[in-house]
Amino acid sequence: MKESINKSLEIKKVKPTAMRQLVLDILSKQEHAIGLPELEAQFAQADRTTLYRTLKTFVTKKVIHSIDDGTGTIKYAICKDTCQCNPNELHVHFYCTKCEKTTCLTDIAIPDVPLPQYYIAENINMVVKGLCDKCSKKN
Amino acid sequence: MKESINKSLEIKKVKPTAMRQLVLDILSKQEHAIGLPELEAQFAQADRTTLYRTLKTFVTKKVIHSIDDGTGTIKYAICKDTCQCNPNELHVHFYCTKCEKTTCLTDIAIPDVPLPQYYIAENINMVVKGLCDKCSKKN
DNA sequence: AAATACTTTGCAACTTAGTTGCACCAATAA
DNA sequence: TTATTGGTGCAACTAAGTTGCAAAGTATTT
Ligand SMILES: [Mn+2]
Ligand SMILES: [Mn+2]
Ligand SMILES: [Zn+2]
Ligand SMILES: [Zn+2]
Repeated sequence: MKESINKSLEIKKVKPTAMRQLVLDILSKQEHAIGLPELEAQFAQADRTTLYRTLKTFVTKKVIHSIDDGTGTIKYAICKDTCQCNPNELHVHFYCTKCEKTTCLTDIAIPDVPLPQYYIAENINMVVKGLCDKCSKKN
Repeated sequence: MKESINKSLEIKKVKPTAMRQLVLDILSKQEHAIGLPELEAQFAQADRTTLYRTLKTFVTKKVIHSIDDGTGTIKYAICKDTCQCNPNELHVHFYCTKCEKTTCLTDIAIPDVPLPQYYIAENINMVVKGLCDKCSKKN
């Protein structure tokens, strides 16, 4: 709803323009992560650039996080209000090769990996590919 | 050297054409994973399509593995002769945001993640972004 | 050896996602 | 009100990847 969307934007210090409210509203209703092309498709008429820049702003301000699922199109999904996208609070993502949906496994934290000496981690992307629960049952 | 390259191709059952030998030779000399555009640049004159299809064949036949490092260009690196690219034998990759190189951390296995019920893992991509050993020291 | 089938290669054309420059508009501060 | 700042929309572009198709090369059969 409108209220919680404005609250999210306020928390993350993003000016709540009409466009941004709309985009965030759509994103918040998604069951799966979506990409710019899919987002664009949800509008009867909207400019790709504006949506592109809205997503970019959202990512910078940590309203949403981006997911590189290996399909060639970056996906996006909402962050929790408390999320700061630090390496230690990141979760695993899942890409289903059958239904081609990308899911946030919000409950599964990315495990800590030991890096070789002098390597410094700033961010981690972990995507498991395979069959999602719905698709694995349909066999 | 030529010998080991032909051996690799033989092991993975790929017909050793001149083009494939050349590509594999270049790939085997790389310190970091490279993408199609970079591979193309290493040839004075070569057709992108052929290189593209060579890489595709190599990935299918597990001569090389692909790495989605989040830059928008898929990177490729050689697999061990014994590699079957099963989820349990995959390693972590590292992308340095400073030198922009993608490295195989071959010694660091991707940790096993517990998936929610009915999810089936076929493949995993884990990329850590940050500063590599060389770049972190140069500060 | 010649004919046939199959595979690989090269060219051109195309798709798609992402990105940039620039002008215009809206909100806000001076 | 005017100046400044930030957001939006359009058009044009880049870069990576991908496809169809024909030519060239390789292997197999007759
Ligand atoms: Mn997520
Ligand atoms: Mn690797
Ligand atoms: Zn699925
Ligand atoms: Zn580096």
